[in-house]
Amino acid sequence: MPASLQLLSQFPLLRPLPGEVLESLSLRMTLRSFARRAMVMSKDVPAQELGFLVDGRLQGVDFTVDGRSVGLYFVDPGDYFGELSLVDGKPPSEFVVAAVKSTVAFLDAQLAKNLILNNPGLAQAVMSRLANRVRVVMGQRTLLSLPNPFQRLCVLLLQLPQHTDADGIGVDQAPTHQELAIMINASRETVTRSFQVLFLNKVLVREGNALRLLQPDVLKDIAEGRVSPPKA
Amino acid sequence: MPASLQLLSQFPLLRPLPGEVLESLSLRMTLRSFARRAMVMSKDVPAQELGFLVDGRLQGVDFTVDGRSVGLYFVDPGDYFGELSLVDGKPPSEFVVAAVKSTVAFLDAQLAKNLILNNPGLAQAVMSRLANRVRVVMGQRTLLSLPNPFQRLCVLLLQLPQHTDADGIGVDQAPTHQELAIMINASRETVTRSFQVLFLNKVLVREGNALRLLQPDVLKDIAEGRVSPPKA
DNA sequence: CTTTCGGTGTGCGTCGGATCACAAGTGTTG
DNA sequence: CAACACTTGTGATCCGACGCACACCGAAAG
Repeated sequence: MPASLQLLSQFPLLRPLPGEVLESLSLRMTLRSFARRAMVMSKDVPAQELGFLVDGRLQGVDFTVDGRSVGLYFVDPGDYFGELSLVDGKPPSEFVVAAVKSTVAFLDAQLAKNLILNNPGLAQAVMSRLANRVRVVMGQRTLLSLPNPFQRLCVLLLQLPQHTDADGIGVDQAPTHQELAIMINASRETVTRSFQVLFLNKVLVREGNALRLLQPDVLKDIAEGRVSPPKA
Repeated sequence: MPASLQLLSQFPLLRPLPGEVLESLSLRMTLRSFARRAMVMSKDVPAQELGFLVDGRLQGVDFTVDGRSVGLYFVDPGDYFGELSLVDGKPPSEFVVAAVKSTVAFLDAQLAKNLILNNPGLAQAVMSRLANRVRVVMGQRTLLSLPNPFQRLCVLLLQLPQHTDADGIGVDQAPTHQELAIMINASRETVTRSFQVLFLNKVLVREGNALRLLQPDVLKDIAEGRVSPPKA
């Protein structure tokens, strides 16, 4: 089914486009719904479409050799995904699954490609997006090449999405210890024990499902190797 | 000093451009020479230029917290570098140093950006380059999240630049054990010992400065966790 | 309310890899 | 050639992270 015109106008990427172009686009796009946990885009299938998330939440994930999943990034409404394959024609570098029930508008890759390449504004936006992904992944790479699990955890804590407010820095929707463990290439227990040390030193506190960084500077010091991880 | 016209035509990226554009470009570009080990582009300085390597060899490097350098990629003549900063305006994500005495032609970032965005052909090329970098770094990230040093080494060996010929696959200019160790987040000795095991099992052999993969399949099996690393 | 289940906290034994120390190549450079 | 720096190979030691076991807690489900 084609997507409505006003649906498209909610996507920042497409907004700079003139009305008539949007209209022709809306006719060529297809809406599809996905149940929670459903696979939206597979690493194996060279699904050649650019996806726009209308509603819900998606997550880019990959799997380790032993089958555990690694969360890479989230896609929220108004955002798009599948640029990598769009650009180089190769299969996606990761899976995209629906974190909750979601609606996605798909646009044929060839069409999207022409559209982007012939609009400097769009090209700029997509290139920025790609550049940003390089930087994020580089950050993860650097993180993983640190020798000390404790240090890796501190770096990870600093690069999780934060929001600064009244007293300190908060991290909402903190991942579970298990998830953090996978991201920093350590065991779940090591993460738990590292957290204990950080709690003990009043570097951070738990607030239910969220975290509050009381002394972000200490975290930075450990992250950048200026001070060695406290023993207890 | 401005770069000559015929100099520019040796760059695949610029070749699709019409003659008169090339000509105007050549007037705006500046040539600079760098001695071996010299810093061509710093992570700290937001040097806003796109670089084209005319002659020599450059290397993208980063440094760990304890000061050791990590080789990321090479730039060979005809290639360009600095696209990341060009696209998003942020400082480079790594250092670029001259591996040997080199000559580089620089083009002002703003100029380059306009040029690229208004030429679908160029935009496509740059986007492909960015996409490729995402994939390469993702590969390194996956590699580093493997639990076993031996396994990481096998994966790394497989993703080093190879050339297939008569009997098997060869890896020229193999990095030193120390360099490999940094790339897989292990100690130099561990790399040496892992190599011993691989030699013993006739999986690969040394040929001076190069390596020959005798049983790439075994390497793949270990890399993908199908078989556990041989003990001795 | 009880049960179930996913997440967390903690002790403990084990082993793998870091680290140190040193010997033996392999080139480079004067 | 000798002197030097760099790379590779190997043994010995030690510590830290993994893995297992189990207790605890809170939320969701029955």
